[in-house]
Amino acid sequence: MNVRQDIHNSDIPVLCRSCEVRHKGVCGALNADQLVTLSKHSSKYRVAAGEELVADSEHVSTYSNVLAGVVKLSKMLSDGRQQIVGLQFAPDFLGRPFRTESSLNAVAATEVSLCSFPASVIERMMEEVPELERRLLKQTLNELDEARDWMLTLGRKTAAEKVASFLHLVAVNIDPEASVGRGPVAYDLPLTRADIADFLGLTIETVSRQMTKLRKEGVIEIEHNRQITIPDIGRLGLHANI
Amino acid sequence: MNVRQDIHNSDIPVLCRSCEVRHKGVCGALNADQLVTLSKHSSKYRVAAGEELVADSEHVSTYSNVLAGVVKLSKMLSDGRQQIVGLQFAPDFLGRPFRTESSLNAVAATEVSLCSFPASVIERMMEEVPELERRLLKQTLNELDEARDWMLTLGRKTAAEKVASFLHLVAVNIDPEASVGRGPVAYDLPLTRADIADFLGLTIETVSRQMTKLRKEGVIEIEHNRQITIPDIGRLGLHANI
DNA sequence: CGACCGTTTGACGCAACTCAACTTCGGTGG
DNA sequence: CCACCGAAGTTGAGTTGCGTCAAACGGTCG
Repeated sequence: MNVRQDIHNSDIPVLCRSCEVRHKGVCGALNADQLVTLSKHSSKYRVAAGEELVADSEHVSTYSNVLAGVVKLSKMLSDGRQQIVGLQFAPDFLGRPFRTESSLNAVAATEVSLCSFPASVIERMMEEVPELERRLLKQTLNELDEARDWMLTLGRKTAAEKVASFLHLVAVNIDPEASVGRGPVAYDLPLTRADIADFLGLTIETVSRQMTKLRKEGVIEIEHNRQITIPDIGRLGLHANI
Repeated sequence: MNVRQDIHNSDIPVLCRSCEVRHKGVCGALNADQLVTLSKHSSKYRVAAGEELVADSEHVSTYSNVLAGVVKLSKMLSDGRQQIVGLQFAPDFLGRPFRTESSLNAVAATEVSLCSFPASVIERMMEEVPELERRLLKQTLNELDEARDWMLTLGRKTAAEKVASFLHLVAVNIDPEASVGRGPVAYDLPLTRADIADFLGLTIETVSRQMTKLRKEGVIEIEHNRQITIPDIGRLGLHANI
């Protein structure tokens, strides 16, 4: 059931046929021939939660698409204080064109499924396929919008609003349909309390207290620490001040 | 002395000949013919400090290059809390392709000189000139890097470090040479204390106290509230925890 | 001159941090 | 099977960095 029906499905590389994000990520810009070229140099693989994908200031020569799971992007000060500066969900593109040195750290927050390709191949195809470059520009602009939204959260929201904003953000990314409706949303938290704290610029204890507060107010339900149910996402939005 | 010597200077539009940023901003991607096309629809003008350039959720149909001065990009919560999410210096491009509705507010922080053109012209040229799209991608990637750097500042630095980081950021943007050397840097602050507070996620009073502290420690000198001298930018960097 | 704006300075309060104890849960091995 | 362990999370008590409120200062403009 994973195989999509395409007009020229037979031309589509085997690796790509069962790919859930083929039409969504940057690959959506490519035709069958271009997909063949790219897939020749691509490989899918899974990494466990906690694995480091890109080390800070490491030389990067491969890019990836996130097929499933969540990747956290973080920065650190010399004394160890850490800040998560972005979360990548499927079908996000992972990599920084025009710079071989990474300025941040990419770690799998959950088990992650990736499709990787050499940077050189993508860079060559960007020359040939303007639509590919355009997709990258669009994704980068979206990430910039998200980063700026989060700056407002980091700089101006209270701890309670920050935690609600985070739960809201994950809900919207895991279930894009949910954000519009008002029905219940349920998911497994992709991050530990420590990660959430690093994403929100708070401490573990403050995150824990605010989660408890939201639970007692009936805004969320929590089971086994990680399973979250949001009965009314609109109400959560109010607490997040969105 | 403003007129640059080019091989085909006579082909360069009059409007562009004296332009200080022509080779740096997105215009650097264009040849003489393309510059002529663009300049036919362009106009330079100045706006006073405090003028609004783009209102939040306003329909945007023109883009601009910043030729001189500083533009602040900000976001606001419904109750009035505000966060500046970016500063644009020359020769930055001002606008958000692929979206006609602005998600933020652009206000001149100082007197600003702009070169504006209709969005439709840029969008058409992006189709024809891949190098233009590439420049936009590069600028967007740089802005994303800066936004993420600032997220670390907002989420994890102390008030003292935040203020030092801000003074350092302005120094580097106003005098790009200065950042490498260790010599003194002097500039006029482009932002009021209120703006600085909104950029750092602090209050006016805290910004003022931290500036006073840096002054008393000899890290900076302040004259007439706005004129800043940094005797040793490396030392400022230490206080900023960079 | 007085009104006003941007800024500084001081006194005080509180939201979030720190430190510490405790609980829960999954895994592991005797 | 239970005992033990470490990792993750919760809860409480006390502290503190920054916010709030208030007053005063200096420059500018009508």
